[in-house]
Amino acid sequence: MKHASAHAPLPSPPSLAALQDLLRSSGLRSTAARLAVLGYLHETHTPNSHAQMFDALGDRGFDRATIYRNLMDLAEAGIVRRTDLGDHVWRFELVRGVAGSRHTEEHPHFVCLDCGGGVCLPGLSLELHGIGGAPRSVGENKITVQLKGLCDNCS
Amino acid sequence: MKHASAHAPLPSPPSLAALQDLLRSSGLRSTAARLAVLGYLHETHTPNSHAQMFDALGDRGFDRATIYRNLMDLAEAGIVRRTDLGDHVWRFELVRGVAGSRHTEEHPHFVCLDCGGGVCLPGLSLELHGIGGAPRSVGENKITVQLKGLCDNCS
DNA sequence: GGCTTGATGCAAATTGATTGCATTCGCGAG
DNA sequence: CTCGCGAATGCAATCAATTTGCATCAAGCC
Repeated sequence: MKHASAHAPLPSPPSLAALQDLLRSSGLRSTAARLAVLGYLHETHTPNSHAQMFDALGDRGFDRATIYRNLMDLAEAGIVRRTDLGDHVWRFELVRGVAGSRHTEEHPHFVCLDCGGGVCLPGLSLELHGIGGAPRSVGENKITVQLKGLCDNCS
Repeated sequence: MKHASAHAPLPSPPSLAALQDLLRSSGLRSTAARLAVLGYLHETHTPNSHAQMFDALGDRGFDRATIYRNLMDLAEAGIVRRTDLGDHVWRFELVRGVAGSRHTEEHPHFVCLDCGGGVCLPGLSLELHGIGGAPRSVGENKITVQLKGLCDNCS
C-alpha cells in the first residue's frame, strides 16, 4: 500500500479530554483500553489490522480480545471504519475523529488479485451509468469503491 | 445476492472428454476429483464457496483438502476465478469453461457493509476519471469493481 | 510395462476472528 | 461521597475458513 499523495503536516496528538468527549458523545464509556485504541488510530493514518493494533498496544497490558471488542464497538459507533483490502484481513481506520484530527478521506482502493497488495487512489473519481436495480446508496453516492486487477508488478 | 437479469436456457452438461480437454490444455492432469469439481462449477452458475463445494461433492468420496487444492489449482490456471463477496469467504466461479458453457460474465458487485449481502450489478457501467497514478490495469480496463455501502434493508 | 512426478487422503496446523464467564470498573443517581 | 447497575475487561477457549505435511496412489509419458 503506497500513499503517493502529499499530506498536510500531522496535527498534534488529541487531548485526553477530546478523546473522552468523542467516546461519551458516541454513547461509549471512556475506558483506558478505548482511549488507547482510539489514540493509536489518531496517530496512525493507515488502516490497521487487529493484529497490528495488538502488537502496538499489547505490551501496555491491553488484552487482545478487549482490543478486538473495542475496534468493533468503535466501528459500530461510526467512529471507525472497518475496511477490507482484499486479503481477508479486516483493517480499521478513523472515520470521525477528534476535531482537528486527520483521518482517512473516503477514496477508491485498488487491490491486486495476485499479490493482494493495495493501492489508495485518492485522485480517482467515477461516473456511474445504469444504476437502476442497484441499492439506493449507490444512487445517493454513499458507497466506497474497490477496484481489483493485477498491479504493475504482477501483470 | 439476487440475479435479476434474464438468463438464456442452460446448456446441457459438458461431456467428460470436453472437461478432460480443458484440464489438459491448461496444464493440469485430468483426475476424478478435478473432473468432479469442474463439472460442478459448470452446473452451478453462482460463485460457490469451498465449503459448499465440499457439501456437494463430499459424499462422493472427495476429500475436503483435495477439493480446496483443486479449486486453487483451477484458479491459478485461469479456469476459475476466486471472488470475494465481502463476507471474507472465498468463492469460486467459472471464468473459462468448456466451449458452449455458460459462465459468469464480469460485472460490478455491490456488498453491504452491514449485513454482508452481495448484489450483482450487471447493468452498471463506470467511467473513470483521474486514473493517473493508478496501476496500468485500471487504465486498460482489466479490473473488476466492487461497490460497498448499505443495502436497502440495512440503510 | 516402468518410471516420474503430480494428486490424493488423512490428519493436523494455521490464521483471523469471536465468544463465555467471572471479575472489575465507569458513571449516574441519591 | 457512596452505592448499585450494567458495561467493559482479562483470561481462556472456541470457531470458521483456510492451508499444509506426509505417505500413498495414480496420470501420463517413454
